[in-house]
Amino acid sequence: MSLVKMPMLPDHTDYLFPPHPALDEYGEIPLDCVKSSSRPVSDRWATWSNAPSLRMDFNFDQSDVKPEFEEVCPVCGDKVSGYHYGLLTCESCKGFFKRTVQNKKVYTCIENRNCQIDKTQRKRCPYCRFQKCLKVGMKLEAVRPDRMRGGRNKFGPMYKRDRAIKQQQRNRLLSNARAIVGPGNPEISMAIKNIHAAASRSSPLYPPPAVVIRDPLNRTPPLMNIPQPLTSSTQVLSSPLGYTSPQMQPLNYTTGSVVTSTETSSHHHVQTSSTSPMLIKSEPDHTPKLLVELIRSEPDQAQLQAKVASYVHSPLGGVPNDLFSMICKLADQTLFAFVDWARNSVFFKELKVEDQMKLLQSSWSELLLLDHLYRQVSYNGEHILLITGQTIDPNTLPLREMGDVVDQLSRLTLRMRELKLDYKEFVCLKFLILLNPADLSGLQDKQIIDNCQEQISAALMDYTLSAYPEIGDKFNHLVRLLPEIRQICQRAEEYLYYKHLNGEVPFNSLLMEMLHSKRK
DNA sequence: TATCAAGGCCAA
DNA sequence: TTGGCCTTGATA
Repeated sequence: MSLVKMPMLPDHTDYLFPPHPALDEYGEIPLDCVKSSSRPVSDRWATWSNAPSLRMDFNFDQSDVKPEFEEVCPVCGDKVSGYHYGLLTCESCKGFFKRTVQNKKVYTCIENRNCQIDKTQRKRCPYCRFQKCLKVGMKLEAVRPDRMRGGRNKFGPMYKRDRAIKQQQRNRLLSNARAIVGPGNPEISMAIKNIHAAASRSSPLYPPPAVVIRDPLNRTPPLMNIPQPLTSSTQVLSSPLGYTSPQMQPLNYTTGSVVTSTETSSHHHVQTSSTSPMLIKSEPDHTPKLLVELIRSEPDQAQLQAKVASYVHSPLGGVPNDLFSMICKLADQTLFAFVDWARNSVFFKELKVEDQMKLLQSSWSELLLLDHLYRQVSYNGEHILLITGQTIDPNTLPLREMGDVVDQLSRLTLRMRELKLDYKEFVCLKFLILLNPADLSGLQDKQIIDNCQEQISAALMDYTLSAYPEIGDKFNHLVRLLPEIRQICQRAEEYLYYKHLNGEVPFNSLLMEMLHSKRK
């Protein structure tokens, strides 16, 4: 929120509106500035946004290539109406910017000058809105001092170049996408199938898994030999444990409770005690059959770890130039694995493809976060354990820019530990997040999904009551974690989107597709 | 002459 | 004050 003052200002407003430094000697914006300041959204998203109900239908018919006006305003996310004051913005932000500059308005933020600006909240803090206008690259010089109407200004050539750049990017992404999934297939399921096919062919999306070597002590899960320690130009990751391969620790998706299986499937890892060798026990009586089914759908954590780690380390994964980029890459690869998991999961695989996509688009970030949190619960160390098995110092996380999110995450992890969240409960929560029809309109199998939710909730309740009678009302405590996870994810997505608008997020990723799919 | 990015207008 | 729609006029 902000207070708005409108004092009469002297005409030397440079301290308020400093000249924009981006103009070159020809009065145009150099290409590199165009790239950094006026690239509002992924062109691939613009390409796919024409899909009737799905954002990821992988239908790359050339007719789907939409003009850049399908993009969203980099200030507030509203629909773009054209180039205004240097870049594509919505009509509302255009008017706001014009009024602010023309009338030399001075705003004050009564918060911390970091108010969130989106379509619904853009009116709340004009100070932060104007700052964001400047930050994304709106040009003060494009507001005419003489208020002359009509005509073109000196930015005309810049707009033209920007259009050309966007068209180039669109064409390149189009051909990349075609290379991945093939042309003209409108079915999501086919697209995902193709992704798996690409994976099995060791495509860049899914490189060959890392070499797996057995632990001589026969511990489980297997240790993985990763070619390079996971580092970035700014961060070096460390392992807190004294294994022979300090960069990689086996993921241990369990807490103290026993996770069991009735079969020797590799679908999940088996945890017995901290020292015992792999041991498969029969199902204890208090595990509902439904829960056993859910656990059967779980991915093999060792393979998942190997896939993600090997991609990040492989040349195909590129060299992340900072910790943030690396985390994005990890999230991106984990997302691929989650799509794989979901498609083969009980309940979910029976749903219509359109519903599957809606559910995944709605839940992807919460699934990532729950996975992350449970890893921290299991790890129980001072550092943060990544999916690759490596650890990082939480103080080095770029999330610090998101205010108290790190604290929120720590508190949530602590609560989960106090609640003794175990593997089975974690799996239930994953399904409750995935099969959550809340806020989703147009689901074809909503009744089925509702029913799944009820069944899973009932199974979780049964399990917590019988396995943890000493923890009163554990079920409700666990379910109450979900809105908190969702709230953190909303903030994280906003932050990611902001970074994306600044060109700091790797382009052309599933992560970005998921992010964009939620914003319309 | 069509385009489109400026400024203007005005109901909410 | 906002934001959608209208008018203007230089440029391609």
